[in-house]
Amino acid sequence: MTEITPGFDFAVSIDCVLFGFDGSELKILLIERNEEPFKDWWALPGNLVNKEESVDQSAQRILKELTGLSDIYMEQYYAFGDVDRHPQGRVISVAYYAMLRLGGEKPLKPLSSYAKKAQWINVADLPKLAFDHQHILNKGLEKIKRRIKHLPLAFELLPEKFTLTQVQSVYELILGKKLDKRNFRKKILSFKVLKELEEKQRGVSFRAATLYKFDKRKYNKLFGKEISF
Amino acid sequence: MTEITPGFDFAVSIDCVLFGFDGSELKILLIERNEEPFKDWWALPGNLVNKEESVDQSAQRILKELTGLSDIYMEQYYAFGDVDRHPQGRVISVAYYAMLRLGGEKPLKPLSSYAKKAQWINVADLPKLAFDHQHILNKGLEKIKRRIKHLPLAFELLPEKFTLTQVQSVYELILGKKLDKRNFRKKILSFKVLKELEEKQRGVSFRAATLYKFDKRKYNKLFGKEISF
DNA sequence: ATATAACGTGTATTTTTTACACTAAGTAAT
DNA sequence: ATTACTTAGTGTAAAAAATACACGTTATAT
Repeated sequence: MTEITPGFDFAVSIDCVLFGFDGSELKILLIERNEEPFKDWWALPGNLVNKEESVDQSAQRILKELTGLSDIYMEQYYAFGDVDRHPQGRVISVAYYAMLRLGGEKPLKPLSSYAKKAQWINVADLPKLAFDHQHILNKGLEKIKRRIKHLPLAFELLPEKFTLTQVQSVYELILGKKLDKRNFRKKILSFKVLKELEEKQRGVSFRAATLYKFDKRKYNKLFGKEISF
Repeated sequence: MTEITPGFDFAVSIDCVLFGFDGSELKILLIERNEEPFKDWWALPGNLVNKEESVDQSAQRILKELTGLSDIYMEQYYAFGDVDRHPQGRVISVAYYAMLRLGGEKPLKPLSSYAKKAQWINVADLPKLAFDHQHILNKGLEKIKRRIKHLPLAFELLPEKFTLTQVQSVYELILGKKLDKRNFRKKILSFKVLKELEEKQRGVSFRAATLYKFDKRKYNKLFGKEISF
């Protein structure tokens, strides 16, 4: 039993894994680093926690500084703490994820010089990532796979008004497999958290699909949907 | 946007939430602290991570030092990082949980003077805990509730040979509700991870129940059992 | 007008979940 | 040995959920 007295000599960082869906592709938000180590590499948006903020607050601040995004609800999912995960010292990283709808609206503008730019990158076509970020991302993907099987949570990824086919696409992309259209619709509608709108899709070639909205009130009443005993 | 450059001035700690089942009660492993702050209080086994060990390794070491237990597989479940959670500085705590069978065999002997003693305490009868340990524990309980609904994992809590009634007790204690005996048995046996033994219970008043064993091979083939689409 | 491509729908079968109550077997006391 | 006691162990029917599967409809583009 080694008896080294440990001190206050760690750093704690946040890494954010943001999944985005643009209507057809599943993407991840990455930044291009502007600082050593791993200058010019792609990385998850992340930085060190300050002393006077909680890790939750820190996650919000860091995401904003590096990407310009604010008020994104992120959920913590794991702390990465291998000894050599950071080349410049002992840094424990707490990882958060969120799922987002993507539209033209949101400009990605790093407010800090720490990132050269922020960009949504197709999950199917990722570059090599800095640090252990590929590992962090993989664990995040596992997390959301499990998550969308529990509660129909992929709505966070969808635009305000969406078609059932889009919902199915999101599920298929995350789960990595094809689903049966009729059964999928039956199931999704059975949760009773979708409101069918009068409106139809616009600006598409071929037949336009009915649009739906997500009913938050009813949604919040759901919870659990777990194995029964 | 405050621009304070953060340094390596955090500490990282581990807290272990060990659930134990002694055949009839659900218990938690606590220590009585021998150091300030919270000297003489009950607390979860926990301490600071050393610089030359990973957080996973640290969890193993700390558990051993404070309770004498080793080679317990623990799973990380959350990092607690509020600013004021530790009165003596900025300490982020990474929490781990495990589920254990309890028998006379294991002596609880703190190897470090940090703990006066370690003791299994009934979950239904907990003392006030140091720091934010009640909160950490609550979150751990939620975790294992979800967990045993997914995979029949409560076997970690049971002795090598056990009766179906014992399995049901564990589930009832963790879930906090009564279950139907026939349906419970049907379900548990349907997982096909139990081997019925020739042997019967011994040393009980009244009719002895058949003993079962957990079949690890078959168990490892299970995984997921999630909502289907 | 026609071709195109995605939309939208129903049923039968199987599997899973739920609700529900009595007999069997072993122990302890008399 | 009889009896009283306590826990073990078992089945079925009804309801709900999951699965497998194919074609007519409709808006758009040419």
